[in-house]
Amino acid sequence: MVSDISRTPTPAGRPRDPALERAILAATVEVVIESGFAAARLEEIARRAHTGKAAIYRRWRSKTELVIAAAESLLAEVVVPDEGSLRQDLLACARHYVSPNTRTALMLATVLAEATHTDELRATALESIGRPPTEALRTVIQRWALRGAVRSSAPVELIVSLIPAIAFHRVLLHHEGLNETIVVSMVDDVLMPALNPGHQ
Amino acid sequence: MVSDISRTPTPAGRPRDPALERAILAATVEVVIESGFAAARLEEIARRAHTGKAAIYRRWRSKTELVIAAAESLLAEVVVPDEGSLRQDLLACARHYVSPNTRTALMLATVLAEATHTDELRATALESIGRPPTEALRTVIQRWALRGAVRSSAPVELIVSLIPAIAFHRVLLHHEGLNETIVVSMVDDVLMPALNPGHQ
Amino acid sequence: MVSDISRTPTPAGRPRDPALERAILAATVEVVIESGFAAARLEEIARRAHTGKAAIYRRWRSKTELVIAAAESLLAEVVVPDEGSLRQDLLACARHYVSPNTRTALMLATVLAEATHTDELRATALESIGRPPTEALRTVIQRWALRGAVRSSAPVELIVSLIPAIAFHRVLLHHEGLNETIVVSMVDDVLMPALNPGHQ
Amino acid sequence: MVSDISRTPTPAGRPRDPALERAILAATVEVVIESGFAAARLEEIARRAHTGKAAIYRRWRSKTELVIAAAESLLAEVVVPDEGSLRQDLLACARHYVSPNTRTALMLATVLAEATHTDELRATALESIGRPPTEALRTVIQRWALRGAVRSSAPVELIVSLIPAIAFHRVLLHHEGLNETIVVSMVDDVLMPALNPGHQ
DNA sequence: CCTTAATCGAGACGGTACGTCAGGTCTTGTG
DNA sequence: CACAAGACCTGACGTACCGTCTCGATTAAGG
Repeated sequence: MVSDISRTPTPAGRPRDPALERAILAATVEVVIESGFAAARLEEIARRAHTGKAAIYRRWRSKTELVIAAAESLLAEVVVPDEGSLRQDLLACARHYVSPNTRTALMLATVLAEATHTDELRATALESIGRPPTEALRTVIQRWALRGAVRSSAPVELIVSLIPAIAFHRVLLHHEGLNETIVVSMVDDVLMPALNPGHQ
Repeated sequence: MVSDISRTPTPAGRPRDPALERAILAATVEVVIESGFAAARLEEIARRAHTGKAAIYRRWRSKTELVIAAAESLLAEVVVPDEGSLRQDLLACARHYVSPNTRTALMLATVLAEATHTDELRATALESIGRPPTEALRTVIQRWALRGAVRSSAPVELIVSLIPAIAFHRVLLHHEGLNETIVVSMVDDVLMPALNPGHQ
Repeated sequence: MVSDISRTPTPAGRPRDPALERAILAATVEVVIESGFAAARLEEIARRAHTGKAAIYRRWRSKTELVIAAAESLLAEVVVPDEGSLRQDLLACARHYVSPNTRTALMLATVLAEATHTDELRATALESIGRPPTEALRTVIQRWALRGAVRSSAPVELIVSLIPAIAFHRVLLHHEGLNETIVVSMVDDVLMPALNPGHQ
Repeated sequence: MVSDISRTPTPAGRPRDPALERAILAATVEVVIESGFAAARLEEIARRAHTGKAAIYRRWRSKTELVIAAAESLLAEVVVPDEGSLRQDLLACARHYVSPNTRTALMLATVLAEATHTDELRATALESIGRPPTEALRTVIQRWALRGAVRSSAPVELIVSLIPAIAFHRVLLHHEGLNETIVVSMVDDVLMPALNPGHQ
């Protein structure tokens, strides 16, 4: 008798098209960035993904969940940098918010705003969108604290939230993501002094 | 003959009920905070204000404009503090964002998020909601810079945006406004070191 | 104090447009005759009535009820004839089924077929569409029975149903309503012999 | 060499399951009678036949054609009776419409109603469902006309359509097929007097 | 025995209509 | 004129179903 290693014995019926999933998410990002959450039309998303509404609702339960999933799909893999100095590591983390084309930040801000009033979705959005890059910052700071580069009384949690806060703030109010100038200024003029005032 | 200098000579017909205006704005704040922008229903707002949709549209041209007006109605008068020290003035400005009950911040965040995709409204919202408290901070810092309490190379614009950024960030992600602890920590651990690293 | 005779004290709000009701019913008749029940589209009906679906659903709870109402609107007032002879009265009754333009009969047949499987609607349709003209025939025959022109053993109920049966049969199978030739033949060759075989 | 006269030389691949065809038709009859044409769901039919939609569409091109095929499958073989008297033959023909359980008549009426608005299908349905039993009646009457039992001026076509007309009428309006009492009354009180008024 | 080709059940697919609902406008009667 | 009520049109929502397509598995027939 052969060893049966199949855990999931192939579900019956035609399998879902994985390319379709990607096409829908890509179309969602496009349309939401163009129009915002409320004005984004599912028919338009479906049209651009060359599919129908049914295929969308087979995968996500509502427009809101679809948009959150689309935002998640934009998130780059977060890596904890280790570049030799606290400053270099902070710069690396902050550059995560320098969106390739502002699109990502705008999308994320839209999602966060929409999710604000649906607790369940807000938790999801927070977990998948908000947490990871914050976690990298926190890890970096704690690592350098052990190495003595951070004063012990520094309010790490508050400092960790400064970068994402500035990023979302700029996107919501000015439709601009962070740029290299701001990143450097944030690190050199705000984060470093806050973490270790002595070494300005 | 009495002197009648009024340029707009009392329009004919029944005058508008001024109490109704306030009732509508109050109902709008309630409903938007409960449900968010998209899920807020004009019928529900009208119902709670004991009026009809027509009375609303006689005053504002769209749901979006109504909501922005409701947000503006929440804003406290911004005063530029002058309390004797840079630190005291910064604390006073930051306390503007300690919402009486978080409601204000949540309302403002909702409006900003909604306005994100309507350029005209975004400008209005930015001007009436975002600018004034920022202006107070900017004024305070510039005043103390003249008095030598701020290093000349400090990135004032960036620092000025830190407080509102943190405030909106907390509201969007955690549904919490600033509190006294955070305000103090922001001023003492972030703003003061950034403005004048030598005197922590 | 004035006498208050108003039973229904004018409902609040804008009253429904009675012309719209007629326009919707007329459009429904048109579309159903062209396309049949299943292929009739509410959007198309709304378009031809220069209105929207909401105005339709405000008046009727479903497509089926709308179509039945449209069929009822086609029914001519049924009058019981009294023309001096049994034969003349039968002819007059039968001519009720000579549809002005076949449209009526086709519409009625469509409705009956659709209503067949919804008991509640079938009862309604039967009552409003099927009963009245049958009742006229029954009245006529009973009146002439009292005058001795009908043999006592004639199966009145069966004979009464022959005319509508033939009418619906022709419409369903041949898309034709009754015509004068058939009406005369039915009366002279079928009904009269069945009612009173002696007098050919 | 064996003589192979089969024009269709056994198609390659797995042959169709003949039992499945019957199961699908039976399920179709069930569901259509329960729900009517419009509300009959192909998924439900497939489920009751323990198969899938594909197996249905491999055999019939549309729901309408399937339902017509199901109706045809209900039709009893029509035989032209020859029982020794006009009356006996008419009774035999009429009894074709005494459905075993009303189901057949209801099914046929549903099909005819549905086919009403699809000319091609109406022709098919008319040919396969409506024609045969009518043909038997026509044959019987013509045979007895030659034997002198039918007056020459009798409107044979009209009389021939009376039985099916009554049958469909009763089914559409009352959900009842013909019964023995009605059959006898139709023959004795309507058909016989119409065909030969002298001999009631 | 193994390839071939069509079947089978299951279910995803694109499309389209359903019936609902909300935004913003218009129309009543009343004050 | 303002006001409350509610009908109006428009258009998106999320659901359901038709008819097609695709999957893995099954089932003869032919080499």
